[in-house]
Amino acid sequence: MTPMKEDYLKIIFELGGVQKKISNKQIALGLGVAAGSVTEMIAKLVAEKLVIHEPYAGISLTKQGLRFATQLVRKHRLWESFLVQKLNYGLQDVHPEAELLEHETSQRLANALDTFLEHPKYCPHGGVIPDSDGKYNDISHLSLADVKDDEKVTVERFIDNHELLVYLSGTGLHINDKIKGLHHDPFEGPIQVIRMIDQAKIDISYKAAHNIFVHY
Amino acid sequence: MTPMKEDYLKIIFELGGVQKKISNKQIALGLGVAAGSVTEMIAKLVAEKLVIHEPYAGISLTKQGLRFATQLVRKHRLWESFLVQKLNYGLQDVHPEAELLEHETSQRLANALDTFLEHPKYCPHGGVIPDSDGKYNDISHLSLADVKDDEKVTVERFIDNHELLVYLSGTGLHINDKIKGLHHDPFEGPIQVIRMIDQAKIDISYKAAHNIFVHY
DNA sequence: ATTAAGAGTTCGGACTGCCTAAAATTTATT
DNA sequence: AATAAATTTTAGGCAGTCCGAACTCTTAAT
Repeated sequence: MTPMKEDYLKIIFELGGVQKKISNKQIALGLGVAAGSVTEMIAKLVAEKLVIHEPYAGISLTKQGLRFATQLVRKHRLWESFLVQKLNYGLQDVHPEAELLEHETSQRLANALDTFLEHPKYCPHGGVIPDSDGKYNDISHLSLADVKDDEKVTVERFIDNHELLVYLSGTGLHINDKIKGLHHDPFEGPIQVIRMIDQAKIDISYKAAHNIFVHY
Repeated sequence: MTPMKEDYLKIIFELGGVQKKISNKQIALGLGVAAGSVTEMIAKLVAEKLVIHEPYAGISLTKQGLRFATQLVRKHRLWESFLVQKLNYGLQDVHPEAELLEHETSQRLANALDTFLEHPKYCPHGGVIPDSDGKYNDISHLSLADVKDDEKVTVERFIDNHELLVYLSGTGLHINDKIKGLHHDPFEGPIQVIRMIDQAKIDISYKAAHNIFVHY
């Protein structure tokens, strides 16, 4: 296993490669490599029985590939939790560090970190941390953009994207805030919400709202 | 900079490449690579002005190469400290984990870790942790093997070697123990010492004694 | 001083993972 | 259904780092 192979498995997982077949292009875009490189690497992962590849149709994870991928997600999110909780990193700064550390993290280290952090369930931007067996409860996929006016919801998760997190740290919206939809501006304009606890009105851009997940 | 280049710089440093010229063979042995690979990599490091190479004579670090090397040692030892202090690793288990993590550790992360650990001066086996400017006070090179009978010394540092540390954890000898030399068996036999605090008699093998450093 | 051993260097070859360009296949449009 | 567009695969190359073998240089021993 190499860091790049791990990255391929992880992105296939993140693109939904557990059920769906993922396209070559999605992977190439996600990793920033050429399409030819993807085909080549996928062939290696097929040989290791980590993915299934139907030429021209798509790629998906085997059970074994899924195991690797969830462990990687676990390591990534444990490191993010560590960086925020213990080293006082800002939400928006943890991703690149975790991206590197996850590849050099043994099972033992992951478990020790998990214990040290007292078995966190969620990473700092709300993603579920799989347990050491790779189990995890999937989460809502209700985006803030789909919340109707006057509905009350709780902020659950942000997509782990630097620009988004920087933007959100400006708005003051946080994970676990209870909010109420107030108003959708037309033409992909901002969405206004009100935070229940302090009645603060917060504007969220249309695009950001699609990357914020909530639950009732 | 790649992990392997970093490993080359670090081992040159550890073999004493700040003053002395280090031989190709020492590096090859230390890293477990072929002699030819060393010559080749050294040529690259020369091109980057990180080492000086006099063909057939030896290799030493430039000022720049030394900076890289000390930062690497700093990261390595900070991780070792973290693993022992926070994650309850045993002394003998930290080296391989730190070996991997050090290469994926940004300056910022090293500093955050240093703060979190409250600026430790020494790593778990007694090595000095260089500060963020790469400064560090060099340590004694008086090995336990050279201590005369009846001299009282303090255990300062163990060489960071798995087998040695496993062996030592069996003997019960620890960093900062104050001990007195008792008896040198002839023919490279064990060295007996007595721990002042509890008068425990401890036998240390001849070879191990050469890898334990003490000060008065 | 010569020679043999040891150490260092050079060279050709391998492997990984990337790229670009060309060819093949699928999908979409007319 | 035919063609155009998009996607995927194939093929040939490049860079990094490794190896082993052959050659060169230094050192130690005769």
